Amino acid sequence: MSLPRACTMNILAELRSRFEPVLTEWTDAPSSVIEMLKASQDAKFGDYQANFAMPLAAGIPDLKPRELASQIVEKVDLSDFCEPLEVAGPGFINIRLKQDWLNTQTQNLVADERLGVKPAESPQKVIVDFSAPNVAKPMHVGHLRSTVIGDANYRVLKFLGHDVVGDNHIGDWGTQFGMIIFGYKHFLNQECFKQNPVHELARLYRLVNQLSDYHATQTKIPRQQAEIEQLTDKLKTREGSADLTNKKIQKEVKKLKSDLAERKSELQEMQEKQTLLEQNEDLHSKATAFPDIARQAREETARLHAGDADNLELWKQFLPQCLDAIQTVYDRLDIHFDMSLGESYYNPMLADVVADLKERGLAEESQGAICVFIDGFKSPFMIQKQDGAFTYATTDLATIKYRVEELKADRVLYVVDSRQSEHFQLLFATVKEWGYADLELQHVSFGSVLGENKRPLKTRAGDNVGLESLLDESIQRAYAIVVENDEAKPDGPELSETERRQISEVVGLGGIKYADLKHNRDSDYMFDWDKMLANRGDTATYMQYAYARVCGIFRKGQIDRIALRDQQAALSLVDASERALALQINRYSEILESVAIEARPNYLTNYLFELSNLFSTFYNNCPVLKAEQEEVKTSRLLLCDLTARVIEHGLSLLGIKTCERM
RNA sequence: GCGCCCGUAGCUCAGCUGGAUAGAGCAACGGACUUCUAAUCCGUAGGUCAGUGGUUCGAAUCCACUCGGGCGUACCA
Repeated sequence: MSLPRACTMNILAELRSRFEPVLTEWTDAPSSVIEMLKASQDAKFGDYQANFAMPLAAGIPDLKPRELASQIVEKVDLSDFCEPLEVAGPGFINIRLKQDWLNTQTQNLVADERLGVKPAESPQKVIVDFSAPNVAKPMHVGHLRSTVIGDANYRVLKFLGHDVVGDNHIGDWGTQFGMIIFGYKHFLNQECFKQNPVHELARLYRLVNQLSDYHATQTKIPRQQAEIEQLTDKLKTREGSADLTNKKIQKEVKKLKSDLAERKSELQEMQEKQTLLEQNEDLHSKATAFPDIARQAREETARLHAGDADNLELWKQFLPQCLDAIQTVYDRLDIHFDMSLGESYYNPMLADVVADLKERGLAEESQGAICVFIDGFKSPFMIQKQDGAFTYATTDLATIKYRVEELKADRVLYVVDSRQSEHFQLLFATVKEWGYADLELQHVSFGSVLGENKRPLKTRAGDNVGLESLLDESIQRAYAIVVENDEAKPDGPELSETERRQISEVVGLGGIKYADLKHNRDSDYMFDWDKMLANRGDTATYMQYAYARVCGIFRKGQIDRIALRDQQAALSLVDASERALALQINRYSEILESVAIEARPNYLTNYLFELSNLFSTFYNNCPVLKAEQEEVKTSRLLLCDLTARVIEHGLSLLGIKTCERM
């Protein structure tokens, strides 16, 4: 279907562009205050409100904010689409859209396949760097946020008309590969490898990691014990001799106590871990046989990087298999990349990067390593280690160079854990000095996924929760809900087994993604199955259900949606719930703009939840098929159609699917 | 030690970068199904926005300090 492009507008943008020139009479920089024109928080203050009269008046002697607001109101002509403007309170300007205009505007959306969203006027080349798993380790819940948030931002930017490249910067060259190679050479189970190579490689990685960890902990324990003794002594002297009424001392004692408790619990944890391994005869004998396993694994990595034929051969053999395994997860999640240039791709460029930075005097030697020191930062940005190996900092720099020079990037989004924020600050600062000052770099950081204990989500054994098993469980739980709901329908079950399975998948995967996206990405959030798949509340299911209800109306009424749109029938918003719904639909483009600027998909989830809620209210208040007059029925059908389109489209930008019936 | 982030209803979280009486969702209580799907809607109750001070017409939001929590901090990525 191809619809003609109708005359639609971004209302907020339009209002701002009408006000902005008028404001020049009172300020040199109207653009700095124009953002104070925004959607009203409360419908009683109109549809939009402008708050800039107050700050503007503050800079002008003898001018009261209310007076200034009145003067602005006189100068701005919005009579073509707004009711007369009102000045309220200390100087707010309240804006209400004309009913007729809103009718027409909404009607225009019917014929607009982009739902009122105009492509960007100056499209950028944007690289979205997201997901970035390590090939050595199976994907776990920690990869969920980067993947899902990255994908949503990717889709939104693309829809807004930017030239977007989704790049999966896979960890395929790091230390973990040395571990696999070492494991392969010493602990391989041929049979398992034949049957499921990726599984066996993952086991080898875990094994080598575990053994290295064992020895590292072994040396750490005496140190920890010594520290505990030291702290205990210090605490004794403080508590004994000093003046305990002194606030400073009190504070110190408190700190010592909490430190001590922390160290002790750490020690206990270490000891338990060691005992656990020692109880396993197989593991223990392996650990004894390879006391220097960590160094040996590092050497395998070094050999790989140096081009050792055997290791390179192994790497070439493992990599495609690992990538295939990762790909199956992406397929399930419906995530796509335009390119997957892993760390290994940049390997040949790293030496030049270091040489270049040294030549420009940006990098210098320090304690045997090559570092960039940035003003205001204590930690160095290390680009080459003592042993000559490059770091991920080097790779990141090479990647930026490549993205600017080869891909012609204007903007790069790094969808990466907030714990790496210092790394990105250093990276961005270095890049700026390196000469890529025009490049827009943004660390799209996000918090952790927590379990019920408010600690990062782990299995009971303390391992990371595998991503695949997480998806499986979600779909399984969704299935139970789908079945239960279908069985409870007034006229008996409606869905076939196949449909039930399909719906479970859409609901289960949607639930996981939505739960992740609805939170402000900066904050940690608590993973909770029940909330995620709940029938009610702010969940993907709620929106999917609203969508399915609209589909139900069209199915029952045997109405062809395309034909309905082509009728070009009049849309008339009478009931308050119709008006509120239509206004929300008209705001779609505003929301997407804000998502794109701040890379915050939660603005969109929030919008869609409100939209679905407004629809449900409308649905309860306004009969559609049973409307008394034919024009009312048609008008409401148009509104239903638009609602469903926005929900479906909005969810699709979040990577979430919908079903015709549930 | 230094740096970054956080503290909002019983619980989980929003709060659009300084605006009007701080909002949702759960949970609680009360209403609405001979009805286009009740996986719904409507209503009630629930707050010292951790604390103190400051900036101004106006602060959950900005600044300083205090208390409490998380994370990072030279050869892992």
